[in-house]
Amino acid sequence: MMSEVRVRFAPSPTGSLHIGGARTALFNWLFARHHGGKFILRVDDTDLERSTEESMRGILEGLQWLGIDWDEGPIYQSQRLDEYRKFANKLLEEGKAYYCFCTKEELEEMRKQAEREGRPFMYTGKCRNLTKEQIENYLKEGRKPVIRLKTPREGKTVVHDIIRGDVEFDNSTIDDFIIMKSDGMPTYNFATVVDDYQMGITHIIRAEEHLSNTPKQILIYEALGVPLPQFAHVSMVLAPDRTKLSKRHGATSVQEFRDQGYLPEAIVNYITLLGWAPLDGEEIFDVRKSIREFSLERVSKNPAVYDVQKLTWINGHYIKSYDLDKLTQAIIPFLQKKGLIGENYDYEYIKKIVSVVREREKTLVDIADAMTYYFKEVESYEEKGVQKYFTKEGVVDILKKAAETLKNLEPFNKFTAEEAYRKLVEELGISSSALFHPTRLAISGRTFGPGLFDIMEFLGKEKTVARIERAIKFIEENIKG
RNA sequence: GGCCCCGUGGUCAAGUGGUUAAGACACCGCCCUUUCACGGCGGCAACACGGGUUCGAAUCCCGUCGGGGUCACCA
Repeated sequence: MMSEVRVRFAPSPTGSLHIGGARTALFNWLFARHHGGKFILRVDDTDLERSTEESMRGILEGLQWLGIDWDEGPIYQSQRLDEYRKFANKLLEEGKAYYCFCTKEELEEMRKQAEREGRPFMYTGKCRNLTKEQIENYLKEGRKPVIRLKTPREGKTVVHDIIRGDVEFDNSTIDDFIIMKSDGMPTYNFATVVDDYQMGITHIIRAEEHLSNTPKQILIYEALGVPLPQFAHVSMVLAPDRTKLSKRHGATSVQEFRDQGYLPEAIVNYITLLGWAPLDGEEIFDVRKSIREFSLERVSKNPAVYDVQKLTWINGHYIKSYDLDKLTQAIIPFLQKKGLIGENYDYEYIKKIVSVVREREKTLVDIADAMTYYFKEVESYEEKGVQKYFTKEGVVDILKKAAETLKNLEPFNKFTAEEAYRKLVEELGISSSALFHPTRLAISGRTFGPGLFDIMEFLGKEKTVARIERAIKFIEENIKG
């Protein structure tokens, strides 16, 4: 019989939520949901120097935006200092940990010494056997000690990892590491263990970079005499240059992707695929399927290099199938940012345009960009198109006829416009391309986009005709001959 | 450098001793179309290398090489 699954995501608020972190959160969440367990959010903010309020807000926002909700928390480590002290004191009393008064300078000296001898630095255990008097004296001097764990010098510590199998570490490579800093704060390893224990965490699912910390944590569990959780170390998400994600890799945070017009469902879909795949090999699937099928055993061991192109492709799928109102609402801020609309706007009009533009775009930014000419006059014509269509013999005459035809069209909509255009092509004895392409360039400034008659209908007769006439003028003035 | 993890096409990724080694993105070609995108069809392209074990290895073992992670009073 297995007790309730309890997992946690424990970011430290020192930066943004990048896609690697988001994936770790997601895998924890999927695991919890799959097993009907609890997903708990904890904030590892014991690093006073680097933790910021802003970073924390960003991370919580990012999770919410992705739809990763938590059942308990957020729990802040900085508010649980008494607990860590309590456990540290217990260890002290039991002789499993000890005060260390070595200064940073002394430590630095040991480090240098180690370097000179060409061996890795390990704390020598200098303060391991201080007498009561010595400790009293140091304390009286006002020296602020750290607390170190007495670790075994021999034997092995093995991590039973669900994803990686058994991983062994020689205890001789683990020194008496610090569990409480001199400022009274716990170190990461210690706080993590105390919290995970008290929160009843059953499975620790986290990034592989923590694997080498795990033996230390196991030693703490053992010293505390509390049961071990299960471990699962997920491989890292790497940047395209195969190194750890950082700012220099361009967009890596969830917020940046949001600002670039990616949908949360698409991001979730994509990062699920980074290290995991459903049984049927499908690429596009919703989170309900992931929950249904998710298992740690199927998480792959090798690091995943993320690929924006595939994310973009997936995003395109979601954009095409998204609820139209939801999509329209999502696009409005992007239109506003581009200055195409203000506080007041014609929602229905925007929605109509979105419904056709979304077919061919892959991000919200692309959609907003593709909507430009519905809100602004055409300011320039795509150079490639000008060369191809505006320099053609007879193009001015064709456009003149087109303008005339359209001007007299009543009623004016995409059906009547198309009918009129088809007829005109026949009358003129030209190919439809000879009429359609220059028209498109004239009314949109571009060589690509939605169906020509959709554009016309959205623009309305006035604008359509005016733009064609303007293009005629442009050709006469700039091309000539 | 020590320790640890990983190694299937450019990328993600099926595959767990016997397969013509899936699929997807990207790329190339063709079709559809007023354009672009979508879609359809086709193509390019991989088991890092070397030894074993085995009738038989992408799959198991060892070594080499390569990549990554970690070695703090950061998390």
